[in-house]
Amino acid sequence: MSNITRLVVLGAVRQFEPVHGYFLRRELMTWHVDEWANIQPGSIYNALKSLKQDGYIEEAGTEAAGKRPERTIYRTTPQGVVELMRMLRQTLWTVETFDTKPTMALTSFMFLLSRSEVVAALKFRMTEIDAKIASNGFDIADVGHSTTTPAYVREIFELSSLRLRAEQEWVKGLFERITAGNYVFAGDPGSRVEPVEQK
Amino acid sequence: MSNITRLVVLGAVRQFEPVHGYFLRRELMTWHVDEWANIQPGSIYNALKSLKQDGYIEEAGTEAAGKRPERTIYRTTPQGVVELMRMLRQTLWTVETFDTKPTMALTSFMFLLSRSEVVAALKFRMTEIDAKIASNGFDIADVGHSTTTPAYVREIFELSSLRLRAEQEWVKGLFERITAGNYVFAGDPGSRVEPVEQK
DNA sequence: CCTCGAGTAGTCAATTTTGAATATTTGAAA
DNA sequence: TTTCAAATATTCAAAATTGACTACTCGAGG
Repeated sequence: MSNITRLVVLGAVRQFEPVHGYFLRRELMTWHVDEWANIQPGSIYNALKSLKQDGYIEEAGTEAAGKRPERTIYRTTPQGVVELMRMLRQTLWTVETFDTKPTMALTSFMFLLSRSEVVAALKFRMTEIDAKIASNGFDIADVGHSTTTPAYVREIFELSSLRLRAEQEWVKGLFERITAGNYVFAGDPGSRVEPVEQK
Repeated sequence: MSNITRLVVLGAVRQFEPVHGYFLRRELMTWHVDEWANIQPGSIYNALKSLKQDGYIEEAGTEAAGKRPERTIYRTTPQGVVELMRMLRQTLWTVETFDTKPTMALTSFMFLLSRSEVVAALKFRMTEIDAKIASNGFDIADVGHSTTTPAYVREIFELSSLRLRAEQEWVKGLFERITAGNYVFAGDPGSRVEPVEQK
């Protein structure tokens, strides 16, 4: 499955554990993951099966409320928590030009990391995005000079630039809000989440 | 397969026909469709098979240049052209908040439509995007007042707004360039493409 | 008290996607 | 001349996704 599906489902299990599939399904649907991450209900159950097979989550028995169908309860394993952090970091420290899913997933789960790491990564992202905007500018200039490249390719670069500028503005705003003390991160007083040690 | 894969492959067959799979593969890879549309080489061959099954494209024999492997040549059918125009219009007249693929595909194939239709649709898109930005603004205000919604959900709306603003700016620029006479559309003098009649 | 739509908690077959493998040929360098 | 990496043109098995389907139960309204 796509890494985003894994990340979102594993992150959601972590956030709500012990938790059953149908709860995740409803919760994630209220997050509109079908719109921003292209995750349909069926994919959630599949992700659970696959994460379990990989040993990142495990069954913690089943239960039945009243005479409802049985529900399988899942929780993360220690390896699952490590893997989640790895995926989260990998997303945090990578800037995608076209795909919006990683940034959305990041926003949903960044509080699982420490404030200082998120702040550091956002600084890094600002530099990265600047570089991509600059490289895009040269691409636009090149297309202007080229006699073979179809002219409308310029529009794709143009759109990319504007979109990157938007993300840049957003990262700056988020950076300011976070350094101003907004939101609760792992290890902050009041957080339900302990920061995961780095080796 | 995703509609975007179908749209891009059918559009590419239309643009280059008669054409073989490997040509499309190389051409589309130079368009970086793997990055902006998530289309890997394997998906192109699958799309060709499926489009053929649906009667939107047909085989026009095979050929072998030198002692190279045989290549299957494809071309669109009349139904294929109609279907392509339908998909293209549907994309042109729909604004997606999160998914960037449709707009990218649009940019690649909009010249298959007439200048007047594209201009009309871009006007429509500006209105639509304004509405989405406005609705987003109310969502942000709501999140601020809600006691149950996690605070960081605000960031997702914030990012959406900025991204929509970027797309708005791009649409405006494109609108101006097109009304100023840039680019060649179906039916324009110099176009290789006839406009498709509407019933 | 009966019915009927909505909710519950998934499963499953069909479709799509992925990415590695295949079996060649070509061209360039050593 | 041999050799070897890159290109050619696909195929295919494994994995992922989709969305329709199942087999219930619950609660509200008539």
